[in-house]
Amino acid sequence: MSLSKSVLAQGKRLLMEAALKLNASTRSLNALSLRELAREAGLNPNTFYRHFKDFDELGLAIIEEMTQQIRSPLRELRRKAAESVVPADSPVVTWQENPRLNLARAMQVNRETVKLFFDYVAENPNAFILGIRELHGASPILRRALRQVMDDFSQDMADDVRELKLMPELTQDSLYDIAETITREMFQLSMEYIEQPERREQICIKAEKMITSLTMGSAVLHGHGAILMGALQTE
Amino acid sequence: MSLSKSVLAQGKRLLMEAALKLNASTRSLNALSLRELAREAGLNPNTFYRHFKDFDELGLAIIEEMTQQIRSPLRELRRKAAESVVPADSPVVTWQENPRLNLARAMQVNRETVKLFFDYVAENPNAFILGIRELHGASPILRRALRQVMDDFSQDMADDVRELKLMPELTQDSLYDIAETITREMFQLSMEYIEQPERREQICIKAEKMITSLTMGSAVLHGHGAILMGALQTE
DNA sequence: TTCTGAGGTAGACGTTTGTCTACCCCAATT
DNA sequence: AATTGGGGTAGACAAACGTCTACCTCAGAA
Repeated sequence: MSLSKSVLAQGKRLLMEAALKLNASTRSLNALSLRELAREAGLNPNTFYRHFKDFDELGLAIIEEMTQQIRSPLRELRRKAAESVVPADSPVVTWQENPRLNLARAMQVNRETVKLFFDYVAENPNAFILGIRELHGASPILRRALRQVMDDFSQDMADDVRELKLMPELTQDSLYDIAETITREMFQLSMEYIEQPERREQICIKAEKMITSLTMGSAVLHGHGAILMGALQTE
Repeated sequence: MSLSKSVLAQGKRLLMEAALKLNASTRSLNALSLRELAREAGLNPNTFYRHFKDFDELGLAIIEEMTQQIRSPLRELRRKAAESVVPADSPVVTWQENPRLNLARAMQVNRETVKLFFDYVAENPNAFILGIRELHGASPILRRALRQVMDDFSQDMADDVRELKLMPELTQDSLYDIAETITREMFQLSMEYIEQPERREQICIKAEKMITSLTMGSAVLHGHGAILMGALQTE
């Protein structure tokens, strides 16, 4: 919810927080009036100009902060989840050798990452509301910025999956495509997660299933069906 | 692009078209001013009140019209695509009996439906921009309405898949979950389709792959992996 | 010590806004 | 032939708006 207590000028942070709050509760960013924002922040309207040229600049500042806060924690989590099943110092076991172990590991990372992501969403709802809202909003600048953020997330995910060997080998492009779809879906679902607290567990499960189906389907399409079947039928 | 030339009062239609246009090109619905809208429509500001209580009502009217226009054509298309591979009067062949034929038919329907959907998007960009924008917008009323629209689409899709036997048997819930994900993704992708004309073919292909992976993965998870493997390895 | 510039405020301006009341037109009922 | 009411306009109003210039404060560089 609150932005990092960094070296930002106080007024600047107040404005960013006010924007997050108003965006979540009433109007989208580009529908905010400068005076309304200043009122919410408890500042003089003119103070806005001291820090931002226009609302796009404000939006960019918020997006940048939020991105820095969530990006690396997510990566770390994937690593931790992967290690919790197979410690990093244990010998590498390929998918061919032990599909069942690898599948279990992948699904564990899947489950834990989804959980953490949604936890983060629940803790920072306003940030996600803003992100998702402006991803499809009226400002081309913010749209572009948010698409870049999602592309980065996707790239991170693809890199981690490759590095941690969470899937049988795919082409780089296919892997990235899947990561892109998952990222899009997770952001989309985060809106439902925020809005429907009573369905949260269900949404979590749906997300996991979606990811599992998508990745398994892609594996089958790329000729790794036999490995998967092996992993599944022994259960 | 243009709304149906129905029995709507002229002014009402002008206002709806103006809203579509402004929403797509400059500001989101809730950021529109009444006077700005009237100006664009070439009408007196007060005319708005003759037809709508507020902007939500306007939005609902647009959404309703658009939904009626696209919903049944999409269903018809699925049927046509299914028939083009296996005519309706030919004997039913189960997935068990001929997985390869059924898979080919499913992928054909997939390909053609995706294509038609994106064609429709390209012809009515403003409607989709409004829909996607307001699905995540500031108005809870419009958000709810659009989620309902998407749920209906998903239900249609699930019904058609079942009726046309486009997938091996799944539970009703699983089928619906997949349809939901696909619907969400297709709407999401339609924005990219509109904004990046040079990547349209690529987006089409990605969408097809996404759908294929998702459905296949789900089939595998539900114990139909063997059937799929059979269909794939003979190719 | 003086100076400077970043951060914040005050007041005023011309515009634009939402909404009100009143009036108009004309096709369809009665 | 008279009446009604849906669709549209005109003008006016206070309120809210973006933005300008001017002024204040105070920490840190000179």
